[in-house]
Formats: sequence, C-alpha cells, structure tokens
Amino acid sequence: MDAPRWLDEREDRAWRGYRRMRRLLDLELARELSQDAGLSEPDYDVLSDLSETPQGRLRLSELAHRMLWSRSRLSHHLSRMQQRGLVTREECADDARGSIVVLTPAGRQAIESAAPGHVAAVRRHLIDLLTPAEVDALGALTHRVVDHLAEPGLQATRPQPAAKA
Amino acid sequence: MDAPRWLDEREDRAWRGYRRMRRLLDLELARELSQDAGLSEPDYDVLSDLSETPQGRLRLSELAHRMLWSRSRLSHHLSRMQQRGLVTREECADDARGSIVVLTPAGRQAIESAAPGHVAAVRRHLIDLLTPAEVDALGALTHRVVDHLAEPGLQATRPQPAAKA
DNA sequence: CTAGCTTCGATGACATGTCAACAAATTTTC
DNA sequence: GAAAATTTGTTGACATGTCATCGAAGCTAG
Repeated sequence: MDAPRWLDEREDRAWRGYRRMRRLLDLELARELSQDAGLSEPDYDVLSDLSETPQGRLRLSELAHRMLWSRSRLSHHLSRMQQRGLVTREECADDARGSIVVLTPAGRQAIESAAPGHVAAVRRHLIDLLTPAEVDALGALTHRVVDHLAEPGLQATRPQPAAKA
Repeated sequence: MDAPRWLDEREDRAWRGYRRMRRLLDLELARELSQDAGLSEPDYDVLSDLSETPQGRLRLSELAHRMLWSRSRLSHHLSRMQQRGLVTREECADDARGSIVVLTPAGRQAIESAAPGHVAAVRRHLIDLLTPAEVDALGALTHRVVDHLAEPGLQATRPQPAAKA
C-alpha cells in the first residue's frame, strides 16, 4: 500500500459533514414520520415505490431491485406490513414462483396521508436550506457517484451474495 | 394541512440521488471495509473516534455523544468489540458510575491498518469524483443542514428518549 | 445530612437486517 | 425433452439496533 493520500481539510469537512447530516437527517425524518404517520422510513419507501406504479402492484423482486434491498429483507418486511394490512401478496400469473406485492386501500391511504408531511419535513430540514445552485450541485454529484458505483466491474449493484470469485 | 408543495424536478432529482448514493456508497464502503480489514462501519467509527483522542480513551457517554449513538447501543456494541479484543473498559476515577473506553493495542493496530484502505475507498467512490467546487459545496451544505438540525427547539440532537411532553 | 432528581452505563425483551439454505419453478443446454 | 443451472421467494439462525427499565452514583435543595 502506497503512502495514503489522506483527506485534506476541505475534503474532510465534506466527508464528516456528509456523515453527520446523514445521521441527523435520518433520525429527524424518521422521528417525524413515525410520530405523524405511524410509519417507519422503510415502510414509507415500500409504500411510496408501490404507489408510483399505475396499479400499485409490483413483483417482489422488482420492488427489491428498485429499493436496493435484498429479496430476503423485503420478504421479511412485507410480512410485517401485511400483518398491519398495508400490503398483500398475490400469485403471479405468468411465473408461478413469483409473488406480486399489492398496495391495499389502507396502504394507499397511509402513504397519501403521510406524504405531504414527509415532503414538508424533507423541505424544512434539507431542500429549503439549499440555494438552487446547491440543489443542482447535489443532484449532479449524487448521480455521478451513483453511476460510478453502479458500474459493472466492481461489485453487484444490489445487495446480494457476492459474485463468485 | 395546506396544499403540499411537492418537490420540483430538480429537487426531486437531488433528493432521490442523495438517498440512492447514501445506500450504494454505504454498501460498497462496508463491503470493502469488511473484506479488507474485517471491520464493520460501526466498528471503524468507534475505533476512529477513539484513536483521534490523545490517549485513545474516552468516557462511554462522551463517545456516544460524538457518534450520535445512544449509550445503550454503544454499550452493546462495545461488549462485542471487547470480546474481539479491540477495546477494553476501565473504571472512571472521578465518577464511579462511569466507564472509560480504551483502545487496546490490537484496536489501534486494527484502525491503523484499516484507515489507508478506507480513505482510499472514500476517495475512489466519492471525493475524487467531485470537483473542488463540489467538495466545498458539499461541505457547506451539509454543515448548514447539520447546524439547522442541531438547533435546540426541535428535538434532541442525540438519539435519546424523547423529551417529556 | 438526606430526600428527591438526574445521570451513567448495563441489561433484557423485542424489532429489524443479514446470511445461508431451501423448495419450487423457470431457463438453458445439449 | 430431460438434466443441469439459475431465479424466485421463504425461512430460520443469528447479528445488530431500539426501547424501557434498572441499580448505582452523583447532584441539588431544604
């Protein structure tokens, strides 16, 4: 290993700031979401992704892919959400292995009533604190990093058992 | 609730990008860290914060405060790290309730050998993908958000039982 | 002093996430 | 078209995080 190139002062400031923001923003958003809507962030994300589809239906594995979750994690989580009546599972017509995750009316109700408050919180604690230029910069920079990470070559883009050596 | 002000296209792009980057970056950094150094990110953070103090010693509660962790979480995590020989606990001289978390030689060894690779990964997957202006923008923006969230008035800045209504 | 009140850290119960293994269904290969 | 390989979703064991509670120690006010 060569002499490591440590982060300089500005880089360190950005990296520490990022991690701190990450943690604090998460805590606050989760706190408000849970208090105002009785949902966890994972709950919200599942419902949100489902509600963005025309029918409120997605193959489990497609949903897992979009969320960057493992199928296992999603399956466990859906079981809990199913018990609360937010989603159901249906059999898949064309693929008998598959299951389709379906938003229930209660689930749609939950996301629709949670969304305004959640978006407001995202604005209040993040977006509205940024200049338009910063919003654009954040959009550009995050997408560049995402594209880089998603590049084939390194590793799987989804959380899955590591590729076979 | 007033008519919600949804995110416009640019804001949405920034918000989605942020969340996606967050997830992917985390997965990748954790994967490399675990593979190269046998440490999880929480392990790394504990060791890193400890090693930044002159003696490699910190009060448990001070460490928890810096990490934005609950004392409970830290206590559990330290027990596991202690079993692996990375840290120890010592009694606190001036406060008999307290315990002092101490970096063991093995712990120092672990962080020192993990750090170069980890910093390199942070560079490779984030910092080096940004222009100097973006690094500065990220530093500025994250710190502004952190300061805003840390403001008294809203809620606790650390994960703790919520304030009594 | 000492009776509350607070803080410290540990703990156990529980919620959530990860990982490996599995059966069933599908796809590929010959 | 059948054997082999892959994909799908579930499951159980385990690791990790959260939450409420606790005993011990410190602090504060009379």
